[in-house]
Amino acid sequence: MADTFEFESDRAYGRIVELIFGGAVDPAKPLSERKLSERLGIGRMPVREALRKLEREGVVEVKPARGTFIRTVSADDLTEVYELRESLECLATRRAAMRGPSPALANCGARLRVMGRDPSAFTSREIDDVGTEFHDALIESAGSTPLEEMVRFMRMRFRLAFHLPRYFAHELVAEILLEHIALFEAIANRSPDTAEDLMRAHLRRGLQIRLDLDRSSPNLQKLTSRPKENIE
Amino acid sequence: MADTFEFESDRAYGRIVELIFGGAVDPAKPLSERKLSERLGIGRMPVREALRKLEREGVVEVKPARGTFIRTVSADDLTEVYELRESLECLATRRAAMRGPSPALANCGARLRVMGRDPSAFTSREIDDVGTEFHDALIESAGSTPLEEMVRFMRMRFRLAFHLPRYFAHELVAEILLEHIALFEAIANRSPDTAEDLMRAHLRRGLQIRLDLDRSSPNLQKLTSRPKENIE
DNA sequence: ACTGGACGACTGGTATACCAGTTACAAGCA
DNA sequence: TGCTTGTAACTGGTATACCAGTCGTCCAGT
Repeated sequence: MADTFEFESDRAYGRIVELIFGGAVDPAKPLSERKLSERLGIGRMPVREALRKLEREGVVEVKPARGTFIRTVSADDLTEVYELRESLECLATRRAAMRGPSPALANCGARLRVMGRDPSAFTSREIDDVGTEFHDALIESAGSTPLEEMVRFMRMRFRLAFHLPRYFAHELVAEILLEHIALFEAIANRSPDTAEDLMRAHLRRGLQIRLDLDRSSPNLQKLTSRPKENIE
Repeated sequence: MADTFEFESDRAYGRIVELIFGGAVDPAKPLSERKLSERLGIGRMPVREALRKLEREGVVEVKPARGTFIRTVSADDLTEVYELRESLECLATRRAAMRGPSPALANCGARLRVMGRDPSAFTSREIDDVGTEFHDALIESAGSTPLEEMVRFMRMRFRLAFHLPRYFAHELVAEILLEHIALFEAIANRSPDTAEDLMRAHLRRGLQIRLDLDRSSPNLQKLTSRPKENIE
């Protein structure tokens, strides 16, 4: 029962993430522990904890006596982060292909195949969700606790760089779906080299998409804006 | 002048790291914010901040109402951790070889060359110190902040896995020195492929050394213990 | 001797108050 | 007008006190 217990700081974290990525705050202006506290109706200490967590995740930068600033990412950073991602996730892919898919990955792969037969029958959201699940299951399939932990950290730490608006054009989503299916087949066939190459191409393509996106709308925060809460 | 300002929480962090990796605390027993605070003569809040930082670095695990536990790495994880290390440090090596050595790395390389001409003229410790510095400078030479941060996290989180007794037989240290020199030359020559291959071999050899060591003395933590401070 | 439950001494989580830096701005001087 | 300067309203950092969980221990009842 203690598992379901939730602390104020967790709630604060979720709310602040919504504010930042939901575009309800101006990224140029510093956040303030006290103002957030008042706005969210949560004590200052939990808010502070949440901000420290976001700081470690690279989302925010705390400057003592000056304020807490929302960080942005440069195109150079994006490229370097994706290089990092390539290094780790290709390793995971190779390992997964040598061991074969885990039950979760197999399940995911089956659903991808179904979707691949007629992508137009599914919404972008449905396809995208399975895609996310696929990436997670793949990491788990690698069967290396340290690697899994490392990837989790990377995703958290460079969250801003990985952040994408949830739904693209259906056409693009369908293409990505096909890439996932090809990847899955390579893993199921125990072809480490093929799988690794596919993953590398997949991720590089992802970087391009992300870079284009960054070029077209520098302030990425606005893209998913659902400012459902403004003042409380 | 504000740059040199140091907070209590920074001091607490340093001291706690010393305690944990210096072997002055029993890894099996939980740490306590209050006891650490009293022991270090630092307030509880800075100690708490430091522990949260260590938690995000994967060194420690906080269990509410139960305690703060030091995380360990199992011997089984060793191979996987080194695989991880290979993935990241080879990437760094490749990048460094493409960009050429940074001033710090060049300086380090020059000293390595001098030592390489007559290793017997130097102590194991001297050679080993420059070797450590070499690895650090190499990461910095890669010129990728995300990568550098990731490597730092990895070394911290799996510090126990990387942990080696400081001084081996001089003969072995001299061999490692030669590997470092070869690596440096490849980087200075801007030969990414050669450098990457050398690094891979270097790290795999390191894993073998570490595995042999683990076989001969399972409780590796004790090896560097210098419990210079116990109570304050 | 054994079991069950209450009590007390812990744990981390949070609230409040205060501290020391930083910054913006307005009043006063050149 | 333009620059200096001091003050007031911020900022995050820290101390202290108290809260609610957890868990060992010890005693009562079997």
